[in-house]
Amino acid sequence: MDAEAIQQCLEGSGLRCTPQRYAVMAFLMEHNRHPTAAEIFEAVNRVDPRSSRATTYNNLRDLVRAGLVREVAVEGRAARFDAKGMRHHHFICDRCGNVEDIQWYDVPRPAAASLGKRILRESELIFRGLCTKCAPRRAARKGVVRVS
Amino acid sequence: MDAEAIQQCLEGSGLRCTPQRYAVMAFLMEHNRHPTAAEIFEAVNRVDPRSSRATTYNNLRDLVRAGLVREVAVEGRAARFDAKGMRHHHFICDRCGNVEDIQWYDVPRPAAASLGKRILRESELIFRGLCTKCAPRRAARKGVVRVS
DNA sequence: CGAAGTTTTTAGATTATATCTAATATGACA
DNA sequence: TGTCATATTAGATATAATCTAAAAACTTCG
Repeated sequence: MDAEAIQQCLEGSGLRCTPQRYAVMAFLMEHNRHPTAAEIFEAVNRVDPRSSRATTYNNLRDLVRAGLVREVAVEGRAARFDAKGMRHHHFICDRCGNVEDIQWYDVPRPAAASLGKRILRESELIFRGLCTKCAPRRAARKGVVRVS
Repeated sequence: MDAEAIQQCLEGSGLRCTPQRYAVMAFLMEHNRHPTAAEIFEAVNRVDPRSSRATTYNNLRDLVRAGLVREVAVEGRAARFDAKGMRHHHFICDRCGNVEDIQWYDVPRPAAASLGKRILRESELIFRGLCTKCAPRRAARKGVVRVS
């Protein structure tokens, strides 16, 4: 990934391109594995420049606010983060909590009547089940059902 | 809501109908306002029988496992809970975090190729933006954009 | 019934995740 | 360079959820 591109991406959103912020953004753009804040913090700190935990969280919050990064809340687990590149949906594994990308396809908006006076910013389609790694160990077990 | 119906609903899913568990389920069925665990705990404890925090969480976990209740993770906030009645989608307010129901409509499944060997259990459509209460205070402000 | 096993509840401790604080450092720019 | 806004930091704090170990409530079955 091109360093200039990342810099422009940050500055184009009104964010100063500090070393710590750059490191977070670069990590997210280079890995599409939806890391947690703790994983990002750790990864960034394996190389210079170092970053504190607060800074990592601050920068993630700023990047999410700027619309460059998406936060995915997962029940009972730490949130995952995801550089917004190509549009995609998400698959969340019931067992390991990992978040994976599913190729984008268009989803119809709800009827105006059911939105009422709400202001719609975005819609998000989430699939749940067992990921490729977890499916083999669980597929035969009671309680896991294939669903249309 | 009929007490017998709730009892049957629990027992039909292999859960004993204890007073504390009943209270949690009854509260969720009577209010469709997607409370947090803390709100459920508080509500249940305003009347007898009392329930401890651990029991509230245990029962919520059991109800979710049994498929009677849905847990909705919200970024940066406590999870919300929702008795599964009629199928519906969710709208989550960016500002206040409240979760509201959106009338159900069918969403196409992803192509088999993009699911690969994953086992799909369910899919969930989430809308984000500003709820009816929050929209008026924010609609004119910078950063909030209507989107198709 | 009553013994024995199982499930549930409980208070409080603990863990996990995220945010806050206030002091310091950095960068922007007149 | 001086001034001001923004960013970073270590560590404290807050919040959400889970764990622990013991007691209580049920179930089963002799």
